[in-house]
Parts: sequence; C-alpha cells; structure tokens
Amino acid sequence: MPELPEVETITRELSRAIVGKKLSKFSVFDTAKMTQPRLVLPQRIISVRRRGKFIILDLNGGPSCFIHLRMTGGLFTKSEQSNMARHKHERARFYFHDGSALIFHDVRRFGTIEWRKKEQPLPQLGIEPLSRQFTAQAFGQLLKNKTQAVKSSLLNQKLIAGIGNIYADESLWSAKIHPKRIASTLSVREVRELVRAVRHVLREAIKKGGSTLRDYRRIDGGSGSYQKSRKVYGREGGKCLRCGGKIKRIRVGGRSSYFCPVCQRAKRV
DNA sequence: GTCTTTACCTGTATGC
DNA sequence: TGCATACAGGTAAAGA
Repeated sequence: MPELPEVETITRELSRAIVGKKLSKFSVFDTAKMTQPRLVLPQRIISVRRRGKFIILDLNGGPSCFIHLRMTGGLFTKSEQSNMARHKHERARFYFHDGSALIFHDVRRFGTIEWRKKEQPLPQLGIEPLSRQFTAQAFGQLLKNKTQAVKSSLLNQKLIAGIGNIYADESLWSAKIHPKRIASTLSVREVRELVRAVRHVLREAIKKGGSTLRDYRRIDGGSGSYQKSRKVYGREGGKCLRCGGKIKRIRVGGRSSYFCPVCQRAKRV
C-alpha cells in the first residue's frame, strides 16, 4: 500500500529513469476509470515530483500528469519493450521516443491518472510531514479542535499529506500514544513527541525504500525493506519490542489498528 | 460543520 | 475441488 515513503521512493527512482525522455504516446486501457487526455506529443519530461501521495510528471509544454497509486497501483519501467504484450492489470502505458515505456499497473483499479495544468490546485492537501512547516506548534494547532481519534487525524490528508495506515500505527507506537486518543486531548509534550515520531518513521522508511507487505513494488519490480523494521503494524499477538506487552488489533475509523496496550495506554481525560 | 460509515475494487485466505 | 465469505485500505460520498 503506497504511502509517503513508497511514493517518495518511486518518485526518486522515476526521476532518474525518465526525466529528459520524450513522451511520444500515452495509452489508457481502463477506459471505465480513466479518460484519454488531449495531449500534444511528443513532449519532454522535465521533472518528477511528489506531493502527499501524488506522483507528478511535468512536461515541457504542460499539462502535468498527476498519478495516485491508491491501494495496489504500481509504476514499472520497461526498456526497449514498449511493444510488449499487455498484462491483464495494466491500466495505462507511457511510451518514450527511445522505445522504452512506463507501465501503470493496478489490480484493484483504485488508482488514478489525471492530466491537469501545473497551476491547477490539487485536492486540498495538508502539511508535508517532512517539510519545515511540520512543527509541533503547527500540528498542535491542527489538532486543537479535533474531537476524533488521533489516528483518524493522522490519516486525514487535508491535515497532513502522505501518512497511511502502516506509518500512522508505527508513529503512534513510537510516540507511545493510543490510536483512539481524542486528538485535541494530546498534551504539548505528546504532540511534540508525535511530530518527532512521524518524521523519524517516515525518514527511516524512505531509507529502506518503503515497505513491501503485499502489492508495493519499486519501478524495477524490486521490494522495499522497511517491513522488517515494523514495530506494530501487522504484528497482532506478537511481543511489543519495547515493553514485552502483547500487540493488539482494534478498529479505528474503520481501519485495522495495531498498538501495544501496555505502553500506549488509553489515558483518562 | 464534524465525524463515522460505506462503496469502490479484486486477489487471497479461510471455512464448510 | 468448489463455493461463499471476510478481509485488505485510500479516498470520496453518503449518512449520522
């Protein structure tokens, strides 16, 4: 499930692989979900960047291509194989002048590709958690009126852009905060600790190329390795690596949430 | 307006 | 083996 570290990894790899290439053709195969854009081609790819969980390809003459991988989407580069047969889950293909291609693969068809002008705003996205703007003060302001569970706030892309289920659980464990704590009841110290934890967890995950638990793959088909560093996510019944407590799974906002009931206590407010 | 639940979607695991 | 069912979760839309 691509979250910020996975999307950042793909963005960096794509940047090395396709910036400077000339896009000569773009084909959509899943016409029920995506429309064929009106594009004047060829155009050169001038940059690949990330905002939240979006991957953005900028062309020299515009528009830009906004890709969201959602649950099972993936981007794969193929050298000299732009004429190769299409896999049943391939949803779109970018063809380049040199004969190479970029494949958009998505089993569950949640992923999106949108072409829009660079200056056209993205859906409202919150603070980038790895930017300077993500301070304890700024985050505290965002949470101060929130009566929802802190985990739901972490997953709210309008507040913070890029965190998904895995890294929300890992960050809350690192900060010793129960996922169901009401966001507005966090102390200044706890908010500071959570900001530190989010930054730390995301940075470590990027260093390891993200987490490959099920579907996520890098652009050459390789895996990330942060799944080996997970402390709680997917470890129901296992021992807490900090206190030895038994990791529990509960549902928060309709999502499976893993935590240690011993060192992430639900505090009375 | 805020928060929670549901729908979208398909492969995989489980139980009968 | 074959079928039914539950589950995974990012996001938008519907419902409370």
